[in-house]
Amino acid sequence: MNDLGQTAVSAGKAPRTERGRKTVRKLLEAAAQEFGERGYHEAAITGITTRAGVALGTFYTYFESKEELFRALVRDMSHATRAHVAEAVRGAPDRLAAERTGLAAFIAFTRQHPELYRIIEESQFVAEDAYREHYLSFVEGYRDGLAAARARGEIAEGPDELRAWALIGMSVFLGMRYGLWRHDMEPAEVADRAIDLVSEGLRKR
Amino acid sequence: MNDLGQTAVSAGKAPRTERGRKTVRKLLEAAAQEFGERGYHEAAITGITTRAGVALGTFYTYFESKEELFRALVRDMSHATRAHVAEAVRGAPDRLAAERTGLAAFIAFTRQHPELYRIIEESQFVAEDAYREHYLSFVEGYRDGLAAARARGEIAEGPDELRAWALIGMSVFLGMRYGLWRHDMEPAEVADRAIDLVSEGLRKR
DNA sequence: CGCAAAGCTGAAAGTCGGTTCAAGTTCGCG
DNA sequence: CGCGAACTTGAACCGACTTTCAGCTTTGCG
Repeated sequence: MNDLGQTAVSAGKAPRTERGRKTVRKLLEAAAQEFGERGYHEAAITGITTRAGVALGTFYTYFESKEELFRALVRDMSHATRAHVAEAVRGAPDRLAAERTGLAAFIAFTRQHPELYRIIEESQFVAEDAYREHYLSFVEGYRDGLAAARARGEIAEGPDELRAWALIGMSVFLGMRYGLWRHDMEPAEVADRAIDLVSEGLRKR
Repeated sequence: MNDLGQTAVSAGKAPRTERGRKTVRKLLEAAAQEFGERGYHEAAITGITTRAGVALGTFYTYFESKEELFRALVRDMSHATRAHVAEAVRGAPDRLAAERTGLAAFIAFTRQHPELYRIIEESQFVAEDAYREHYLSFVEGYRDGLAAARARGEIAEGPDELRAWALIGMSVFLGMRYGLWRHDMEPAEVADRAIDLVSEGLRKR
């Protein structure tokens, strides 16, 4: 959450001074809060500028519009989420271990950053292309990971991309239920049980 | 989609004549279209009344507000979705067969009624309680079905509710990808492959 | 029929919040 | 310093959309 801002500012509106960069950072953080708490439509530019401690007009020095800012935020948060999971997975001994730590990290992340989860999901109805972009990127990486593991003989044969969608859907809903709605089970335990389902299967043996 | 309207009309505003009931039905169908195509915030009451072929004021004869109507629609559609899947699953020989036909039915349903999918998902950001209600009901039924199958020895031991969330999440995302976004695989085939993952597991044997 | 209740109409009120802009302030370089 | 560029300010504009309401039409029952 410290790297907001690379992709964020509209072309031709980037700040030139340190003061400007600081203001942009304040605006982005305020916007993440405002959008996360109130949702896109309830969120008001004045709410953002008030939180940031700047005047209304300052917003338009750096952003074209409310929607453009929102899109920038979605991009940043998509990146942050994927980076966080990738970091957690790094160094896992095998694919099933990676699934487990990745899922635990994802659930813990939504717990710590609920506003992030909300902004990404709401983008489905505000900036659908950004939403698709997010999941297409996620699936791409996931699919490649599965394909590699399959090639190494770590997991059973099967359709990589469809599996990726299935596993991501599972993760998102477990994140919502156990990360956002109720904290009645630890992320690691949720991940253990879910990955047990996915690795061993429902069929009785 | 023919049973819109039971829960839909606000207390004290129910129509008393046949003419009134017909108008309510027209409004509900128009609203499902308008909300489905444009989303809650873009949707306009005038859009709904125009589609329904009635005057603006007529809307307020039967509904308190835009949001009340939306909630009613979510309730109806939640019910319709669950009823459709339950119907498809009825008579399945065992749990894994039920999983398969249920998932195929769900994906086919989102394909045929994309507006329904959208309205339910958008309710997360417009009427969160209705959204939770929807998935809590879904999980409840699912969990009980899994518990019964487990008791009958049809599937392996495991946590019913968490499994229900995982499987529903999977279904929703597969519905989005293969029912809404691209129709490059038949619902039955998607279901076959996904249920194969879930029943056999990722682990190599 | 006749007449009360139910239903319908659409102009207008009221509100709200995104966006603009002209004027003022601060910054940083020569 | 001094001056132009960068930055900040907030009142005002603006369009859009929900909701209201007083008057008119239709319905259905005795």
